[in-house]
Amino acid sequence: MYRETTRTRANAAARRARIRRAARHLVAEGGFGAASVAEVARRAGCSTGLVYSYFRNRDSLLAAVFAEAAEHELEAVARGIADARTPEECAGAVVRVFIERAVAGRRLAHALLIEPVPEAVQRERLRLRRSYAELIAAGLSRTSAGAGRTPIAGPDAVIAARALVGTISENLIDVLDDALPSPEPPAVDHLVRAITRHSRRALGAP
Amino acid sequence: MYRETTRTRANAAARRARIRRAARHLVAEGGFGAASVAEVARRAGCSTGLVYSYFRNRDSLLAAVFAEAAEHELEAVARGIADARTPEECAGAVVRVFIERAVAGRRLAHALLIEPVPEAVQRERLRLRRSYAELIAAGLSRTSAGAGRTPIAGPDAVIAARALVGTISENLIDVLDDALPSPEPPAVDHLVRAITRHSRRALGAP
DNA sequence: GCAAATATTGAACCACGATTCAGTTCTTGC
DNA sequence: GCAAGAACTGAATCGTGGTTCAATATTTGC
Repeated sequence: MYRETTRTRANAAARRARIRRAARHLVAEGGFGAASVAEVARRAGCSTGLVYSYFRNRDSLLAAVFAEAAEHELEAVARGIADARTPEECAGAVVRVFIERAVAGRRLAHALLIEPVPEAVQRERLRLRRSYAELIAAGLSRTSAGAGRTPIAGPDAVIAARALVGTISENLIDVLDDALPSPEPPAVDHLVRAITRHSRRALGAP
Repeated sequence: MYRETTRTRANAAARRARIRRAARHLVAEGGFGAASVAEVARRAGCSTGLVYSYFRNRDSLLAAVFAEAAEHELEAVARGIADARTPEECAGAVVRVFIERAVAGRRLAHALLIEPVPEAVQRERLRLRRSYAELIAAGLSRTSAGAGRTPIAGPDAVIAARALVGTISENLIDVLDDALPSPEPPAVDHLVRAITRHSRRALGAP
């Protein structure tokens, strides 16, 4: 059977996007483990075989999905720090954006940060973490360059940026644990404040 | 064939230990992925079937290996902070012990911290991270309780402890990346100093 | 010594999901 | 309309290791 009207029938680019989107939704709902080729195909409304016309194999599909989601996250953080004037504002924005997004999309955050994933996806994950470090390091450099602050620059800026990302991620572990109940907004708010305070001091806030 | 002298023949506990040790070595050399049941059996000098007389299945063997290794690491950190007098000494000790051990046993550290692992092992990994947080939080509480310091206690101590662990782990990612060359001692030393400095400030060092 | 109990073997088995591909349906150019 | 080609199907295949278990070796109790 192969029954689709001309309307529904997709051209190559749209079909590829549809498959990717199906996979993305499955990952957002149940992690990479839930995105089997069969399930992706069902969700995309096509056969398993067709998936292989658009992606070399499952790993490369999942890597593409990860990269796409990672891009989203990076953009959100980039927007958050765009108008920061000091390293503290910068750190505060990162903490807020990162944690709010993680809580709003727990499963996706879990998938991006801690779920065990195939090699190819893990490589994307490490790339994402490096990208975070570079993006935030640039923000710290920029905002510390101004009036009367000790400049944060070069390798030390990257270390500070990684420290920030690590601090947040590590403190998110319990928040993202599916075995534990989803945290209440007040608890999340307290976490944001505590981490922000901690990070400000680390950056040498006056 | 089944040929072992009484001398070589192990009693239950010893044989179990032997299998566990074989698995531990394989993990230390090539990560959990290298510890297939067949390989473990070969290394332990027994058949694959026998592994199942001593462990329910592969996952529980690997979980046991992880737990054992984690215990080692925790003890090392515990010894490191045992005689710290201030939160800064405490943090310094954690950074030094953690990073030195990670560099000395890169593959093991990679396996414990970032290699994608089976569910059962991942649970142990999260347990390890919680244990680190509690151990270090206790150290921070104890050393901050003394003369004239703002006390670090309760949930905030745990957040600070997690921040420390996250800061170190995140900055170890490149160090442990097998694709990258193993870092030179001076670079490691610089990393230790930079992270220590950063963490001291975060803890409100005078 | 010998029978019952226990330890061990390793090849066969199985589970599982990714991957393939021969066949079918649709589209396009003429 | 009708080839020729492109898109698509989905059941069959395959690969990989973990897991089982009937057979064999060894030990133990008497």
